[in-house]
Amino acid sequence: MKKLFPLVTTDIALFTIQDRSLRVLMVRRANEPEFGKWALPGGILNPGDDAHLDATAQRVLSGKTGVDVPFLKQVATFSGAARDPRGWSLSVLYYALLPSDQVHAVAGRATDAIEWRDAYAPGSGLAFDHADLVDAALAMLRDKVSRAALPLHLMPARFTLTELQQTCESILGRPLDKSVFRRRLKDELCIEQLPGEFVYGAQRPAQLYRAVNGFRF
Amino acid sequence: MKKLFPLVTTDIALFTIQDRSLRVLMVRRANEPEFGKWALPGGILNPGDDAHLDATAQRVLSGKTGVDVPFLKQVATFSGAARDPRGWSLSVLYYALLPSDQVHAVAGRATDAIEWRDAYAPGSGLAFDHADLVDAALAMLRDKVSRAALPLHLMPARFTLTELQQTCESILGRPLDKSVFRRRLKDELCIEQLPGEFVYGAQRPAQLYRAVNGFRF
DNA sequence: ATAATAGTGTCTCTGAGACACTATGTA
DNA sequence: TACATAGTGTCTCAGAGACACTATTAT
Repeated sequence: MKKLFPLVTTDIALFTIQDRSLRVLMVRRANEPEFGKWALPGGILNPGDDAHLDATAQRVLSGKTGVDVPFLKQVATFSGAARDPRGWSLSVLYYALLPSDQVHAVAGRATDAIEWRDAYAPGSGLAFDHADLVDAALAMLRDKVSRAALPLHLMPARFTLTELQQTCESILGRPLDKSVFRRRLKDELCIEQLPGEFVYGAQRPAQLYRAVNGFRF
Repeated sequence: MKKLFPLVTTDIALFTIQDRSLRVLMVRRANEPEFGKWALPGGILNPGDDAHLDATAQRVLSGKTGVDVPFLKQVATFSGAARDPRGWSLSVLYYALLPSDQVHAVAGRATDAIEWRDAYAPGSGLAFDHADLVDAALAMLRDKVSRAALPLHLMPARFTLTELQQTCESILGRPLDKSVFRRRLKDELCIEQLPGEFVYGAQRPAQLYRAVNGFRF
């Protein structure tokens, strides 16, 4: 029987920083089709519950990971007759950023098998066209950061400038000059110093900063 | 009765240059809902015919205007229960560029009432959320051009550098410096001089150029 | 010659990059 | 003290902007 309506889903590329490298959350599928393959977390639109697709994405992500992200951005819409064996399908891709100090909250909550994969090498044999989706989300994230946007949603509540720089480097995949990076930050209004708060390690302590609340990515 | 499936449509913001200003094609709706209001050309996905949504957009635009555009780019997806009185709907917005020497081909072919409206002031009382859609498409176009992309798909087959500059100015909404603009073009590989071809007017003739075929926007 | 537009030359200023330098903690 | 990392100063270079200048046609 021919389908008259497409299957409408959302998929979410949830990024975080782990071990100083950019990771994306993948889940192992527990149902057909593509049973056992790894995919981005995603779910089917429920017109009765969801006011709009952003709400679908929030609901799906919350259900799969237990995390409510403060920030969810549409990347692109993938569609066609060939991408899902069940028939004509349409998926709206979002990306979200998880602060690095909340990574473990996700892992603990999940019921299915999940993995944080290197965003630049999420593995071969992913379900559906999800390799393309990861690429698209990553490209959008990289693009934003390369245009001087700061990925503050990936940072913990308090962070040093070196940590912020390392996060940007993980996203861009290339080293940045410390002096240049900090010079740019002078003009930014979205981070603020925490006076008197430092990280003490085996060297000179580093000044702590935080995101100004109300910043936008 | 509650809808279980959303209405899936595509809308297209077709831009062109007319009288040196950026225009967008609007059509007057001939059916309920929003009968008589002006809207972007759009149409419903047909899973049986359309291999993917890009094909839907091509088909819809071709049907409404008789023009096959060489270039159709996804902008964003708009969705929700409130935007269409028929119920939960989802629309994938595309934009396309029509060379200014083909504007009249569209006007001649259309069956419904159509108008080329100023893209920066498409009118009040547009159908659905189409005022937002125009804004989004325009923002994406402006963004591209402000990042040094050349809107060659808006140009006729042969054009002068002054015409190209005026097109960019129409999109950006601000004047550009001639010297700066041309200096940038020196490094661009996407346009080429047509040796010996000039436009003769009431002044010094202007060199003609064309887009290198295979350029990408 | 004059008007009008096409097209170029050049000065300045800003910001990115490179990289050396200073500062301040621990061991 | 040495060492490691935090943080700053400075030189250079490339590109943007502003704007004056030259070039070439019609009238």
